[in-house]
Amino acid sequence: MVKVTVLDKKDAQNCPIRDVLDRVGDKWSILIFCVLEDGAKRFNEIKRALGDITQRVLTSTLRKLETEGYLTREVFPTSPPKVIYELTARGRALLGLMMPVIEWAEMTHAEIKADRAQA
Amino acid sequence: MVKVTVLDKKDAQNCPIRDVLDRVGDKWSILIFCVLEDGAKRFNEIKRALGDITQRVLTSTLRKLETEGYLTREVFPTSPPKVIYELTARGRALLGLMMPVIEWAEMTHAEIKADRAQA
DNA sequence: CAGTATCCAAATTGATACTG
DNA sequence: CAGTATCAATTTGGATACTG
Repeated sequence: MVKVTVLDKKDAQNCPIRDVLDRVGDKWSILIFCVLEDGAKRFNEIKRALGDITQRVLTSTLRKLETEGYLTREVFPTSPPKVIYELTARGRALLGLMMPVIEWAEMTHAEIKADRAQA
Repeated sequence: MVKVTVLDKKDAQNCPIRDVLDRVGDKWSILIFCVLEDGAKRFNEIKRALGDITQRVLTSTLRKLETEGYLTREVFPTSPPKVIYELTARGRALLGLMMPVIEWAEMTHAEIKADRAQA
């Protein structure tokens, strides 16, 4: 029984649900978590796995997730450059909690599409 | 180990994660789920609980959630009109799965804010 | 009370070209 | 390879006024 605390515009950062979930509720974050599930990956590996994300958007999403402490970014100053991204304990914790939701989405997907068609 | 299926633009609806989660990943949906957690509520009750949402946005979000089968809308043709919204089994299922995530967000909130400050 | 109707601002995402 | 820099389009959300 979670209390939906404070929801005034000025206080959005004081509502944990808004402050935490809004930042991983964009179009790509959870997908990136899934891609990194089984270990660190390079920038272009992630990009290819996602298929249609642009470089600009991937870069800024990764930076945001790094700032929030969900993943680390390690640069190897070689030529050509190499950068790897890896989930932190916090990132793995959140992904672990999201996993049942993701699995439920996969299960319920067909049913939901059917409902939409009706309306 | 969830497979991040198909991520081409045209096929976004074939990726359950995108197709299901994107639609409850907006600014208000999960919050509305929380408000309706302990039973049906009227339009303005929900509005007051959320504090700063506008009528237009609340209406359209509720309509979307209804179309997706997460809640029902029941109209009482009285004067003044009365409309109540209530979570469906599907809505309760999703909220149940999101609950651990929400609780984790509440727990981790302070820590995350601290990390942000560093960066 | 529970909406619609307009209009508008801001945030998000995308396309494309360029670089150390 | 892993980005930046611009520019443009789209989407989302908000302000305000009006109505059965």
